[in-house]
Amino acid sequence: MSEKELRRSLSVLPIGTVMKLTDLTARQIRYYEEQGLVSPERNEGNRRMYSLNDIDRILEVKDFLSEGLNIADIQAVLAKREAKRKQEQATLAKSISDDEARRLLQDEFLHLGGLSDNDNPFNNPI
DNA sequence: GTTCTGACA
DNA sequence: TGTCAGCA
Repeated sequence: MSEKELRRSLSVLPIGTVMKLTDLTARQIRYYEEQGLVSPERNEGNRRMYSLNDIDRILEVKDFLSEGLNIADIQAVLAKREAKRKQEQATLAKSISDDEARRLLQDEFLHLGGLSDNDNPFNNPI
């Protein structure tokens, strides 16, 4: 996870700030959580703490709602997005392992002997 | 002062 | 959803 993503996922905003940023009431924000649409963390005093990602999601939920979608619809959209996220993550992991395999294969060839760096078939900077 | 849970209209 | 109670 990049540092940028890390910062966006830090839960540092109390519900009062979220109210101002989203123009929603505390009642509505808590209701979204009750419906599993957002999952803010809790601090030592059981106070909800939201991240910038949470803000984005809340604003999105607000939009969906104003467009006529019901809670179930939004839960479905969010679930689908999560599935896609996991799949892309899996794809990324696979490409990394392929890259690693390529590097290992390259090392193997280099150590096979007699192969100069110029003749290295893996050394082509396209 | 702010937020929390539960409850009622 | 708004609002009120009673806490922390």
